[in-house]
Amino acid sequence: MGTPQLTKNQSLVMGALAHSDGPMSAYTILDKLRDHGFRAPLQVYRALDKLLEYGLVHRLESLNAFVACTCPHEHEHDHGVTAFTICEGCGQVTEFHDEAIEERLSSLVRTQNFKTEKTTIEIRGHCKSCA
Amino acid sequence: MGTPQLTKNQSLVMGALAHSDGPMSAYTILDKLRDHGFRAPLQVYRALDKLLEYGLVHRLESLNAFVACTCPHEHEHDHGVTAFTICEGCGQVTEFHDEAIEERLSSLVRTQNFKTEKTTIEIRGHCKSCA
DNA sequence: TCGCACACGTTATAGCATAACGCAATTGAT
DNA sequence: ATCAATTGCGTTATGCTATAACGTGTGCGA
Repeated sequence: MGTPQLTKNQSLVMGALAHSDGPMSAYTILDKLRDHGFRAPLQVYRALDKLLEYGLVHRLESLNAFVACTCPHEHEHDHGVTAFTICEGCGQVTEFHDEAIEERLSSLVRTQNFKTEKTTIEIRGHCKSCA
Repeated sequence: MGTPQLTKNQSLVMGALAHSDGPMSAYTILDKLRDHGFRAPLQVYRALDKLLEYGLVHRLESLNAFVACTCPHEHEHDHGVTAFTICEGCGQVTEFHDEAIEERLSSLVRTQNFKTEKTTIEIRGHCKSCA
């Protein structure tokens, strides 16, 4: 259940995200990859779906955009919750993980008898430089 | 700095959300309000902007949808972080607040010298009945 | 070699959100 | 009272985000 070999399209999308400074929308990725033969949104979305499934990419719900995962070693075992700070000034996104939050959330949710499938934590604000 | 009197459009949108079982998209709200004279998305979005500002409504980023706030007394003093469980089965959304998470997040973010403006916590999964 | 799973390509369409214009009503300072 | 600023409103048009539905090709195990 490791990460399979990426297809050509998946590699291209992954590369675009990995070399980007910040998050990119699917359509921005599409534009970057037109020279490589991309012509339609679905080519991007299909690749993104797989990359998300493999844990190589995260979706930022509050931006409708995508970032490469910055925790390259964790792709094997699906680890817990991923959280992000997102700077409204420079667009910088920082990924972080915290066991305490994870446990607290899991405990709160358990009291509802709720079964978690995916947790989104996104903090919008301004980074040190943009304050 | 309390909540001002709502305008007609704001009241209509608020009413639609308050009487709804679950979250609604802006376009769904629009359809519900056509009989009351609504004709264009902007009428809904403008009302929603104000309702969000007043804290009467929350936006669910992972659904592109909106819900009425279920903590009617807290609208005065802008309180901390709001979190949601969202059932993929029945669509039920439950709002909750937790100081521990709030403090933990605030502490983590402080180590980045990041200034928080808005925090999104959304937990997708299945509720007790839909498990 | 048949059937299945999967990636791919294309066209069309659906769903979410805002830009830009102008008008009307309200408020508040001069 | 009047002018300016603000706010809400309505309309048209447009842009951004995401998926449906169709067909093609390829690899691989039964």
